[in-house]
Amino acid sequence: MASAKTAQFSQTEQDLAAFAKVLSHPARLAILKILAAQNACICGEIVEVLPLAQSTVSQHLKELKTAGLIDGTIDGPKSCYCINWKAFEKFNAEFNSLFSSLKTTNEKGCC
Amino acid sequence: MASAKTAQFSQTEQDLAAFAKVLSHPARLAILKILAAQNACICGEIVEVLPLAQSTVSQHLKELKTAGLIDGTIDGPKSCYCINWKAFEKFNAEFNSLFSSLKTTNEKGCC
DNA sequence: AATATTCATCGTATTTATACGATGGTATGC
DNA sequence: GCATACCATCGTATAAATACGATGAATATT
Repeated sequence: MASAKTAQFSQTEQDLAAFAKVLSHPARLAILKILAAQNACICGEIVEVLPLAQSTVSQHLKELKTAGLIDGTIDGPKSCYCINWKAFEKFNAEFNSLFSSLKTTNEKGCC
Repeated sequence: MASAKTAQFSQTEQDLAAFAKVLSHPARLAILKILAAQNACICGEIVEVLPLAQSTVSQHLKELKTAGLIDGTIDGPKSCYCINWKAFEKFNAEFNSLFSSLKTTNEKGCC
């Protein structure tokens, strides 16, 4: 049955969990770093750097794109990817909100 | 073969990905909220609130504990869990570091 | 001592994630 | 037109995550 119970949690929790899942693989973190550092963000360049097959990298790119974290534009036979900074800022803010809300709700501690 | 290639990435990327994975399930986010809000953090109380079986909740608690995000102390027949705020702050800082480093490495953008 | 309560662990079923090769589609170059 | 380069998608195999019931260990209660 796996994670069929996911739907029974709040929308905020689901959204944050989904975003965390995108960041939960080192390859996707590496891709984000590459995209942030370079201005030319061709898929082929990422494939050369990462220890993964082209199809696997393409799959990770798709997940990042589905999550809205990156944009992809077709540039002739090549594909150019770049970080969607607007979405990125939104997620960054949501994470900070999570952390700060956890901290503020805690008063005395227990253990 | 799944994620056997994980070991070929940097330690930092692996650590951050592992932490993100802990946060990538709504049940674990909900547990963290409960632990932050309450001072009494008995496993049974969490089970009552969440739409999950006791064994499943215990499993999520174990993962949070393995990640170092929470501490658990045996209190008679009951178990008391609470957030490890020191580890929590560390992870919070690492996330902020990730976000800010991505932002600073980006200069012109491309797309 | 016997029973009940609380929870961790084990075993297992199911879903999801990861990874690759193969294929096909699109545009470029000859 | 034909070959080449680039990349997305498909199909598939394997690993990991999720969830639950059952069991057992430890303490508390009667």
